[in-house]
Amino acid sequence: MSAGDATILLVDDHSVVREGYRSVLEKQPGLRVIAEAADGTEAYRLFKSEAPDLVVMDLSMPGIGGIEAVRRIRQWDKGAKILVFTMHQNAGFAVQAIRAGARGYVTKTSPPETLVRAVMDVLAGKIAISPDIDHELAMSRLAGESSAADVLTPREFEVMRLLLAERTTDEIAETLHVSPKTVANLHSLIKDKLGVGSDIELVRLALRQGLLTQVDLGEA
Amino acid sequence: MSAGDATILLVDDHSVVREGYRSVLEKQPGLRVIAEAADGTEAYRLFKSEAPDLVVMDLSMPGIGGIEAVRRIRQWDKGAKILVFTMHQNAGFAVQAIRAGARGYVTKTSPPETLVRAVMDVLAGKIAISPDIDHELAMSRLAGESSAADVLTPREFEVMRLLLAERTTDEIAETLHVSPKTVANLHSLIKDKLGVGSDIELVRLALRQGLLTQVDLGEA
DNA sequence: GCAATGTCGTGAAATTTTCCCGGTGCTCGC
DNA sequence: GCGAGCACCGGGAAAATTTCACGACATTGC
Repeated sequence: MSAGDATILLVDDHSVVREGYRSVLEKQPGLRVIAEAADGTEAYRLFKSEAPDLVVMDLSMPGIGGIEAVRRIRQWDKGAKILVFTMHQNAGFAVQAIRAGARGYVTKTSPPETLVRAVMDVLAGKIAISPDIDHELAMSRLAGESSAADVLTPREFEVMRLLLAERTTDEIAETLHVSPKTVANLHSLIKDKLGVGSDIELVRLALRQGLLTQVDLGEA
Repeated sequence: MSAGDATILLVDDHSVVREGYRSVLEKQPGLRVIAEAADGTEAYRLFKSEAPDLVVMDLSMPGIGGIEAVRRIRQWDKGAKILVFTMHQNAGFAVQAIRAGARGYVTKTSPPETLVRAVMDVLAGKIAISPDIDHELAMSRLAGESSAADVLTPREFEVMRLLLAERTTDEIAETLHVSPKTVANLHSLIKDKLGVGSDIELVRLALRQGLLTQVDLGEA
């Protein structure tokens, strides 16, 4: 490996998965993995100290998640090249990641070649999206499913968040310093705007759009 | 590698992850990965043709999931040794996996040594549960959280399934050939038995207990 | 037999959801 | 400045739902 190798920081909370990245990427000449992180905070710290050419980052991680880590790193270095590599084959997550500043989004179901190709593309300054996500994005556009984050006002979004966080209407009213009646009205309005008929559908929509991850659901 | 090596079948829908397994396991003398599968169906087929000493299996996969794959393999070979290796740090999944016939349950957050250790233990005929899951199981016992599958009658469970499947009360009444009123009653009774106050909590409980996986929630 | 339990349904009360309304305050364009 | 539009707050009343109490029936186990 020459001094001109591109340096990479791997971020994933599963050590065995990092091992897989490393194995795939290091077979590729010109790439060198110089550090690994197991969560968002560590990733941010290592990015600052190691200044890698590229970050390959998972999304679902304990503590601050991948999206937030992307945001922080980009805030620190506007030019940071971050490739999100995740299991979520889901347009919602991809949109969030790209908006947060990621330069690529590849799903873990993709063959190794796709990952390598995406790494090269991002290093070359291009945006890399894996074909399955391209398709998901196209579909979600066609289906015209309203994105909760877009159609909802900040207040509505906040109420939805609390609703999904398993709070009762009264608790939410309390924390927001408004009457329970207002919360109930908002609740109803949210479902209307999102086009869902029940709370169950609401949760599922939130899950689909990546507003809620399975791990948020309180493990024990 | 001698002819006496233990043979292993890897099952995971993420190729990069399989690469990681392989890298970790093959560093260990006495182990040999002889096949890989990307979904449950393929796993079953390869188990029959390759007859590996051990299967290392992920749970969340397209098509028939890991739990069902475990069940089928064990049905075909009562002595099959299957180690579940998954991201779900969740007592509910572990209980399901073990009941389906898995001989071990290790989370992907575990360090590589834990995986290797578990592989050895299962090969030696022991049951291997990673420490974090041990703890989860203990906690869920202590919390006395009612397991939906246990406290609900078959009928109630069925209604819950349909409820979570995004069906309206009326649709469910239709498919079950009972009055909508009965479904509403059951719905109420289910929430009562499970000790949840809202549908949102119900969905979250189901998610926690692995009755519903994120992928069930309809990607796009 | 008979007690226990699951299943299905009714009816009526209690609660919640929904819809419509008015009022405030803000920003934007003219 | 000034109206238009929108986010935001909440009241009132109708509509829908949830909940609770109750009865009936079949099945199971002792």
